[in-house]
Amino acid sequence: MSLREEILEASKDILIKDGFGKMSMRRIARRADVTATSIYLYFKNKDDLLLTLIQESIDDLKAALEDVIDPSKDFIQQLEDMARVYIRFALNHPKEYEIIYMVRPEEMPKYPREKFNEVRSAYELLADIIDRGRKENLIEVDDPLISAYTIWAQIHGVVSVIINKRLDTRIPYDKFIDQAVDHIIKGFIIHKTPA
Amino acid sequence: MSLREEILEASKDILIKDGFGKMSMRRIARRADVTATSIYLYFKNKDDLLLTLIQESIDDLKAALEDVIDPSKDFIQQLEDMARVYIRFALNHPKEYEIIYMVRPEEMPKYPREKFNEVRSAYELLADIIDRGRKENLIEVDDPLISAYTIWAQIHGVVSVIINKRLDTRIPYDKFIDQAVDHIIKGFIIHKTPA
DNA sequence: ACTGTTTACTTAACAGTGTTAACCTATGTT
DNA sequence: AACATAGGTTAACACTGTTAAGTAAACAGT
Repeated sequence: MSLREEILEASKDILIKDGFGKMSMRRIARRADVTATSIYLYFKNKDDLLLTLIQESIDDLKAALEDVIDPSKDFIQQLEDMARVYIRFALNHPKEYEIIYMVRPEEMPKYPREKFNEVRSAYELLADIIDRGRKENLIEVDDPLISAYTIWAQIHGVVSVIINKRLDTRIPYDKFIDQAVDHIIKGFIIHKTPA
Repeated sequence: MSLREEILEASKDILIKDGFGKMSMRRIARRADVTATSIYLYFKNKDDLLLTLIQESIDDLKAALEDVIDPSKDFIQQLEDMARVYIRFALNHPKEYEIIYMVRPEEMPKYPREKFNEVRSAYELLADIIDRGRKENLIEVDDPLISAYTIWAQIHGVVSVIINKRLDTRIPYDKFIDQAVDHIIKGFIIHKTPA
């Protein structure tokens, strides 16, 4: 394993085990058994390292979503599958998911917007499915991209509430998730009422 | 104005103008024209100061929501009003809104969970309205609290996507918001189909 | 075999961070 | 006059991200 990979490994390990706040260059270096300055040989700065980590997480999430795509399936079932895989990924890899949305673009002006736009490719998976539903005349939709973002925003909200532990402790996760997924999908397909 | 208030004022000013990352104790102190250590006379530590700031933002948000409550209004209209006021508050005070959800409970173990639970009182406003809809037999709902959280999570998702600049630049905010609010409310009331 | 260059890394340092202990000084109390 | 308290300060500790300069090994050319 190259040093670059070892640094990434160490960073991820610290992120998951010790949390974002403890993820300092020196601590990463210590775990990778080098000095902190060596990290700068492979990454421009901490933001760069972070962005690489983010990109890896995005790739993982995207792979999980691609895995669940099955054109033979019912359109609505397909939507629900994607929603549930997304939520499951986020809850199973909370730190990886968090890091994707933790870093704020305006606080990293050194980096090109394109990097962030790569996240978008994940939504395009969803937009494609929605477009399929439109072509099959199952739903009425203005713009599949807007719809994809709308759905995704809603799901992200559900996930983020759970991960950030903002949910009332009296509410069980699964019941909350079930109801949310149900609402999100119904709110979306209601636009085309069956004749 | 007491020094405590001046510190809070300076903190908020820095948060809004310079961003969260620049909000250091020494910078706050400089702006409030004292030394950094003086802050510790009024706040236990930085987290405590932050929590106070959060609480103030929550109070503002709650006040905005309470303002829009009008029992004489149509139930669905009432829901939509609340959603839109919530979104407008968040977009008009992005830094204040952000800070509410930025601080992670697990990273502030020094503080009692109760403090975070105070945020909940805002949802209870929503839960009350939902309960009203149930009593008037306009909707069918298992648990008003779960429903309140479900709706709120979805709205939070919409807001957070915009604030964190994660929305595709081709999508106009207002169109996105309109569609999202529409979906969220429809997905919620669909459970009770009119006879 | 002796140079020169590149690669991979380290040491030392700078300016900044949150936080604490110790100190000072003016005010009010007995 | 002696003491206590309130409201600050200075100095320091252990940390942070980051850079400039130095080092030591590997490689290339003559």
